[in-house]
Amino acid sequence: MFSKACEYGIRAVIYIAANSNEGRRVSLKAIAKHIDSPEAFTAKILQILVRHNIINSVRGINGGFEIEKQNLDVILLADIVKAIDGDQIYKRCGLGLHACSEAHPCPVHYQFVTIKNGLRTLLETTNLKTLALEVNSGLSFLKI
Amino acid sequence: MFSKACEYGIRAVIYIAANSNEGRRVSLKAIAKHIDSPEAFTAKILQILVRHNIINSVRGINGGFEIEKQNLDVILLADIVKAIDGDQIYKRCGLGLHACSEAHPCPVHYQFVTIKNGLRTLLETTNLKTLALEVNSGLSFLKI
DNA sequence: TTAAATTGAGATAATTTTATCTTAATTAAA
DNA sequence: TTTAATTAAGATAAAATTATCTCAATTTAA
Repeated sequence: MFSKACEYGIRAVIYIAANSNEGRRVSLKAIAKHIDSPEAFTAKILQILVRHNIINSVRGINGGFEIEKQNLDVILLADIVKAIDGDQIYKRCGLGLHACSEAHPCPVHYQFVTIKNGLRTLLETTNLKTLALEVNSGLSFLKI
Repeated sequence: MFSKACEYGIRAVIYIAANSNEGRRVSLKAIAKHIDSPEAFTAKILQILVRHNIINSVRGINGGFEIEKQNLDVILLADIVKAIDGDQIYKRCGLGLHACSEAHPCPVHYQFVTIKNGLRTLLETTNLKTLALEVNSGLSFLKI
């Protein structure tokens, strides 16, 4: 579904969001530990997310990553996926045709439109605040 | 969604099915041409499908690939996907957790269950006969 | 002002996936 | 029986993804 980079990215952002909601900035080391991801690779993914203005970074002692609290219910899962994997998950033909469309459909075009629309709706209607609260209340988990 | 190997595999099998339904055996060369795939790589994928008894192969002059006509409505898209990509598409956690479950869910577990069940149902209810007829009547396409 | 702790960025390495090449085995036709 | 056309299989190569390493830049605290 998503690349590993994107999976790590989503988990990292949710972890940052969960902590930002409590007013805490978190370090790369803490992120990698709590989402169980390779630290150096996670650093690269966080750099992408910073460049896309999805998270903020602060260098130096007591530095780390954070998200402005007022943005938590504005940032969507779709933003993270788009930053890391692009929009191929919505646009790419399920069977890999380059120009699949209603006018020139692959054999599963219409069925996949339904699946992909469901995924798109999910990603475009789920915000970080909701996910952060779930994690903070122990209802969902970011590792194991 | 699927690997490229799986995309080529599905398209190849539908092409073989469309021809088998008309009593024609087709060569690797013809398959690769009509589904627009790299020939040597397609050969490797077809070997996997032969080993899984999804398609039959015949060597030598006038050799090629075919599917017994009476099997066309028995073979499902799910069979092809499982042979090439395994069942990770159903089983793997959307965020990459190793042991994601209702008892220990990732933050998008329930939403992804819905998406993945939709995909599973689609793959498990679509047979080759249906797809072959659509292609043969010009309603859907296997390349471009 | 210096040192320590942090992120940023670019280079490099390892792994996986995609793709090709070469040779063997098989089949049918000439 | 020989030759040509085909698939099978294993080795190899290329490309993409995943992962690490090194050093620079920044920030804060001592």
